[in-house]
Amino acid sequence: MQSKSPTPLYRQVYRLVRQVPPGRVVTYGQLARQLGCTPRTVGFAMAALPVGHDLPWQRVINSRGEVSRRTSGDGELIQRLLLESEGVVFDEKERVDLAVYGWELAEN
DNA sequence: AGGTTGACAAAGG
DNA sequence: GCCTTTGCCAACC
Repeated sequence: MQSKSPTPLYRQVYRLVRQVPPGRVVTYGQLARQLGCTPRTVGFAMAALPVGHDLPWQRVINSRGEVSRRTSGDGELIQRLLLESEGVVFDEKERVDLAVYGWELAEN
């Protein structure tokens, strides 16, 4: 039990993302709701991802079922390739069907 | 201690 | 169904 060192919020976000199996995706809103904070905070946690992480950040998308666009870099293109590599199919609008690939987070 | 930034979501037109 | 505006909270300087 973390006596007085509260686990940073983004640390909990990473744990939730790690529980997402390949071929499935989750939205920022879902993570935010599980963490009890706003989606903004979740997005911020992803933006603070350190280099050399083994976290499947590509499985985290927005509520529209589309990959988010970062302020810099071509990560959006890489993310789509990674998801397709896991079996996720994108439509002509570059969007994913959350009703099919949407993964439900565990309570814990 | 305060201000700025940031990978969003929901509602309205 | 698409586009625009508002609100949101936490980390970093």
